[in-house]
Amino acid sequence: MLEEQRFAEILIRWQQRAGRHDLPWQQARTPYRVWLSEIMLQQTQVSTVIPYFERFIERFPDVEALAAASADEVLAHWAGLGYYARARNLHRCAQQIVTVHGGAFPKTAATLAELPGIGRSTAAAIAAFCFGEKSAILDGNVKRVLCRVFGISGFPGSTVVERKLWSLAEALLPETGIGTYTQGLMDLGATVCTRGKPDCDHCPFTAACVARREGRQRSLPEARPKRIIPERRASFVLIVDAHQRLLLQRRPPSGIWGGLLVPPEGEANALLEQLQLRAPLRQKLPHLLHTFTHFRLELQPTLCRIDETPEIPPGEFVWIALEHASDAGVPTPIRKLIRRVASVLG
DNA sequence: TATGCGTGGTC
DNA sequence: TGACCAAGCAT
Repeated sequence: MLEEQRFAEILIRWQQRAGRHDLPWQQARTPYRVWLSEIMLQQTQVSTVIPYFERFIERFPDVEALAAASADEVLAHWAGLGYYARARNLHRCAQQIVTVHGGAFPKTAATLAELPGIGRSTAAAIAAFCFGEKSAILDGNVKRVLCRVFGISGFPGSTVVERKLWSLAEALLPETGIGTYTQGLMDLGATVCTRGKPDCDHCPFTAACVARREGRQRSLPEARPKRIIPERRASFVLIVDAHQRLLLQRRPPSGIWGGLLVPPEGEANALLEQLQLRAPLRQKLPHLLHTFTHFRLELQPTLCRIDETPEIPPGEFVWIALEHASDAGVPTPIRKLIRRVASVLG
């Protein structure tokens, strides 16, 4: 069994030699940049995050700018990244840091974890990178590395295994070099100890790794128990007026696509009646299938063209020029839908 | 404590 | 090509 202290020594040396040092958020390791990147990287891969991170920093260069922005604009810059509660919590967190903490991030993991959107692992990452605190992270990369190197069985998302992993992660922490160590854990998981084809020949733990020794790289960490994901259908009504404007509706703050703009959901007749609109030209568009983590959704779009330029009371509904609608903070499948409408209307 | 919450990549 | 999953958190 690999000694706990040796683990950190080996990892830190590897990180200095072979880790990543040129990611955008590594350039100036301010708490703001580290925090923003950590939130974006939750359940999201580096290559996806980079362009979003750059645009965010450009538009909201510091926590004050982010706190002062409207929720709409924050969501619009997030649209496409998914898990939109992260964006709402990000905004709330920025406001709390400005109003409660005077614009400076708290300096301990325990205090950071009290802020919205910052859980145990994210708090530890910020505290380690920015303030040198000896605190353990446990994300998907770390779980995979630990499960393999120490040969830990069971689904790592289960309560029992997760508790074991947290205590192991705590026990492995080094006395010095916590930032390099933490980045090393992430980098090893992301670049060497990958899910599909781990590059064991270039792994610093190749001699000590239990999974490697027993040929279990493919079966560790163990997969989530199978779940049947339900299918749902939803109708969306795409109403376009004489000025080529599309009607969008703000989703309620919680639930799927919370807070984002989406064409009204429901049956076309009922909606047109509710809005007191007449749509002589209607056209069912091809269905669009979208798979979420937890269900599959069949979107059934109906295009309704209206001649009037109606007065819709301001509030949850907005008219947006069709050509700009896909940039207005809409989720990805809706963006596809809007593109399709635009091409139908030529 | 188990479940809801997006999207894009990988095989 | 469908199944699975990636720098998790909130409730």
